[in-house]
Amino acid sequence: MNTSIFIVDDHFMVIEGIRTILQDEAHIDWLGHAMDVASCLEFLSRHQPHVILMDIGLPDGSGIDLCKKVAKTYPKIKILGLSTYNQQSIIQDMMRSGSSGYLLKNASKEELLEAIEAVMNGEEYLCLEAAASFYNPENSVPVITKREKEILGLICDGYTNPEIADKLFISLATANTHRKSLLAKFGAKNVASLVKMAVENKAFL
Amino acid sequence: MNTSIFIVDDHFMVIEGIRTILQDEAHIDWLGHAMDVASCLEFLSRHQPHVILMDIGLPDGSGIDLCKKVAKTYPKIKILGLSTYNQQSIIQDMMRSGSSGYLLKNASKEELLEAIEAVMNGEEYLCLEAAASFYNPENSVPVITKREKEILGLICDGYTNPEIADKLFISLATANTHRKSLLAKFGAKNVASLVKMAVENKAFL
DNA sequence: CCAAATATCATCTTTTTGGGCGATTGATTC
DNA sequence: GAATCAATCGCCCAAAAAGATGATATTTGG
Repeated sequence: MNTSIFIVDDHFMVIEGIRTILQDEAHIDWLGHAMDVASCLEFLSRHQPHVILMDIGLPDGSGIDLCKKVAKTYPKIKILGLSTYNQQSIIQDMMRSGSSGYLLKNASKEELLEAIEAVMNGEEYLCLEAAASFYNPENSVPVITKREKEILGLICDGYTNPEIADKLFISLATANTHRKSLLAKFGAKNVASLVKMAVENKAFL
Repeated sequence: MNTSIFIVDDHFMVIEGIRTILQDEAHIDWLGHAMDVASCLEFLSRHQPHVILMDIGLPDGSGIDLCKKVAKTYPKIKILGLSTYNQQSIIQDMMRSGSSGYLLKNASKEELLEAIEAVMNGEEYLCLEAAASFYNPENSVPVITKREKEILGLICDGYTNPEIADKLFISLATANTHRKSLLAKFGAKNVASLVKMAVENKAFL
């Protein structure tokens, strides 16, 4: 049986590229594309492809959320994350949100076809580079609690301890404790390096 | 006369996409592609296209440097920056480094053709979104001096004032002055927000 | 050449951070 | 029911950052 494919990506050039790559493949049917979350969901209400190639950064929402929604509503559809970002935290989020694989946009034709085949067989697939970065402790993001994530966001936005305490109705000591455990978990010596790591890994979203 | 095009981009899918888009155009000759700085320069030593579509993030160096080099060695070649990043500072750097235009990867076919035509006519071209972000004060990055850029990099890496003073053989007072003018120029109230802005805009590269 | 910008240094005060250490409560998990 | 973890609060203290102000070389651009 043929595999039907749908793609959600706001980059016209990438859509054209993938279409060109896939049109030579006899066993793959190209169902079309969407360039935002809304039209993707609209399409899915009418047709269900076997596989969706899904970009992370869409204009009207994140691919992570779309991924969750699709995985819940159409559990049979296999989702392949697609992004230029080779960041452990994002890959992790995608895989946890129900995607079955992750491809970088510099993936080769072989990787693309391999990924599609893998997820159709019920396997998980990470492209080479993503897998490498995934297991590279360099890119690893520590596990932080919900509260810590919240406070990390405030720190990144320039809030000081007293301001955080005020905003969250907690004592200065507590705000400080959270800040300290963030520093410890990230292995950062001060807020500067903490914020850099957080922003680079989008750890506070 | 036909316009010859060469593309430098490490994303296979984007190359395929652009090739597909351009192959219908009778007045455009596709000369080929390179996926890194080295093979781009190697190609240029043999053939000179009219226009180069140039990605910013290459595996073996930045598009900014490549742009400078090409603009200097082959001043006749028109360069069109090409990136997913819609960041004022990057666009600025590219334009200053000798590129004649800037396109985002979600540009439409029309924008791509328009851009090529524009630079061939000796005009400059910014795609809609890039132009919008360019004139949006939200994304504006202050002008900082070379020394300040250097110190900003150190701050982002977690260096404290005493450490910076030590490393750069300047007094603590001077390091502090630079830090303060960075805070002032960025309109940041503390290092946390400064680092966030700097990292998001890659202002210290 | 001269003015402006840059880079340098200084002193002073208050606020914030960061390191160390301990402790209670409530929820979850085993 | 014990153990673990999350979230909360406390104190001490030294280091660093941030705010204010002023000053002097050196470089750069018009």
